[in-house]
Amino acid sequence: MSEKQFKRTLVTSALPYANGPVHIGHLAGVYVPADIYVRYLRLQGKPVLFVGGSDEHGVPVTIRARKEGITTQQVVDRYHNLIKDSFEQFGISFDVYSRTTSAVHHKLASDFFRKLYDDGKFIQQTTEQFYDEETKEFLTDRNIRGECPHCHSQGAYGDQCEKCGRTLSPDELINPYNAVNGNPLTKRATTHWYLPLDQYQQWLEQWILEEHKEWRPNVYGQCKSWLDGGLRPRAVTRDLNWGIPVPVEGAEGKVLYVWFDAPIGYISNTKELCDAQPGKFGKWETWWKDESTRLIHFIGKDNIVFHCIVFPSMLKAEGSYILPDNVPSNEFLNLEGDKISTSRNWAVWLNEYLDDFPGKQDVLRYVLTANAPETKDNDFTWADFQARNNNELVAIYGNFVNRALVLTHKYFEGKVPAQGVLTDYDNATINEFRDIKLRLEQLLDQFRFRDAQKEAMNLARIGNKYLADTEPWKLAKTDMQRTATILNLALQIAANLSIAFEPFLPFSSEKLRNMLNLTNADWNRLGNTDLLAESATVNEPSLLFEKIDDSAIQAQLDRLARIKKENEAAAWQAPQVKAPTCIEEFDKTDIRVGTVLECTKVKKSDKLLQFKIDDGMGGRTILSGIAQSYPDPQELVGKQVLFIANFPPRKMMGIESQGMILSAVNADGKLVVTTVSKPVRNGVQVG
RNA sequence: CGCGGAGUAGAGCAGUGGUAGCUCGUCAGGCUCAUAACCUGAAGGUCGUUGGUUCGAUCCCAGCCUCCGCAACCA
Repeated sequence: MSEKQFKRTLVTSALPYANGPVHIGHLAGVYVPADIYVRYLRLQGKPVLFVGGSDEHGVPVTIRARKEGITTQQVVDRYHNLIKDSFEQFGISFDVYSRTTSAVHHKLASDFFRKLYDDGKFIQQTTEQFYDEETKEFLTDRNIRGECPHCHSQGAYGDQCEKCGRTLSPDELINPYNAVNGNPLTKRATTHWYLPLDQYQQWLEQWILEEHKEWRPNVYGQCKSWLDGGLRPRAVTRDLNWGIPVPVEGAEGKVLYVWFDAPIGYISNTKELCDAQPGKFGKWETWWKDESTRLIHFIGKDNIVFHCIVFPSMLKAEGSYILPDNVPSNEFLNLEGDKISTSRNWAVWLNEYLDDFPGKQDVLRYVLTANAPETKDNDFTWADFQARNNNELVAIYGNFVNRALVLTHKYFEGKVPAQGVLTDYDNATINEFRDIKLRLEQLLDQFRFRDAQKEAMNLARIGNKYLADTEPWKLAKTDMQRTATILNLALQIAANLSIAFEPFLPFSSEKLRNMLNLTNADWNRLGNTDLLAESATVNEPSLLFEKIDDSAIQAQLDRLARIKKENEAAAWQAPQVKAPTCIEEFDKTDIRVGTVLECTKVKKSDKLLQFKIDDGMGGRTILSGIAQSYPDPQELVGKQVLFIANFPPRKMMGIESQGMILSAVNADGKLVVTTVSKPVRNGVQVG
């Protein structure tokens, strides 16, 4: 925590790239923690603004558009809308969610660049870069391929050879070509502007290494490593036709580098909101230029350098902006043991989740927070998702609420009974959660969302234990006054739960408040036992969470298994050609054609099929280990197949095989029997 | 050997220079108001590996191995 006194908080979450939907990795890394934090601050009544938006510039969207034969604008429109809708449904409570193709952003980013340009904050440099004469474009390192100068393998990338692992520069490649279309490349001079980060080195060292030692170890460590290595000027423009034009004479065909314009999007989106509703949100400058505003960036670990070094340097260069007070960055979330990948479709997509699990936003929010990668990469598994829902949300939280309400209806006609006289045990139980507000605040202020949520869940455990120990269903037979006290306290705990979980599980908290007839969550009363007035009515309980059964989980696992298989097939490459041979060698093998007369599974064998072949020479029996590729052997009957006729007989499972049927091994490992393209006479030779 | 983060019970994760913790799972018992839910107890770990500092290391230091990021459509 900073010592400074702040009057308001501006929270940003990394701008998702408008090149695909949002997945659980994005959510766990950035949007769920940011949303929890923002909801928490709002509950405390603190002024806060939560800013998000789509990042719509850069090369990948243009490549995607070309691949799909639509315009780049159509690509970003599609994904911006999809992402925006998903966030809304999922309850990510942005005050504004805009986009970097907005007019406001183009002007603001352009002005920002121009100010730095006019103030002489950039270095201008002309270099020779590879150019494709046909498509009239300069290429990024990664889109240039050629022969590796070290190991001479083909297809090395402009920045690295994957065969020998060496780092390269495009200039070293032999016969470089365009990775997208294979065109040969020439060199052309091009001019770009650079932000001289080295000039900010000393200032950054003081600002981060001395004044922000409280940043998370992964953030601090990464910054330190960059600073220790010495910063170098970084290009802020690119040769590209998609993006924000460089607002300088003679810079036609150049745009701002996506990493320069994207973080400015935080500012533009704030401006867009404030300009539209000045009465509600005030001036945008208050959020960005007033020292009493606390700026927090929520990001993933791959974004640390840009948010801690590059963007602050830009802001510092401009001169009138505040700097981030903290940059809580998470590590990565894996999916079922493999890293999440958009290109390999290895992800749980938010829009698909919302379709597959309607009304279960809070379940995913809970699981992603309970297993948030706050200190290291963590793993998301569907089994864990199901277990946390069934064993924690349903069994602990939902069940406790249900017990308290059912008992209240059973014994007190749905009215909150009188609290009466508290026993020592009651007071001991109350003491266990009296300071829950303080504990939650301490954890949330330190961005320890996983522990904070655990603290909230602990309250439900306290409630269950309280009911188990006091046994009101027994006392109801003898002592209604005591029963009243117990149920009053149980209901107060339920009311506390609705407040404690509000930042984490907003949908369920609202549902619970509706059951309890509470109008709003008052954070300041968290920990008290007078949230529900005596005689107030509570509604008939409905289930707060429902069990998720195995079939729903299995459907997700099946989907992932299918994707994995598709990926493996797509990654398949033809095996290396064997050592040279010659016609004489080949000629020794006698390959013939024969018709399958019978084809049956060999008993007690997993793999063997027994063939009866008409070989034009009186027939023969051949065994072939392809049963797992042909679950229905009958489909082969009547087909003409190729077989080797001069192998020595060989006994398998007690049956003699007189030859070998030729099969192709498919990419998925399945065997496919070879056949002829026109009918031929049985027994003819192949060669 | 580029740099940073990480490697802890069956699984997922906390944590600290002094007898190793949480949740789930497993096993046993209790309860029966409750969504076969709840409560109590137990078993289960040479804290990646090798060496060093220390009276004492899971923690500090050094080397090594593995995974991830910086770095390619990815938070």
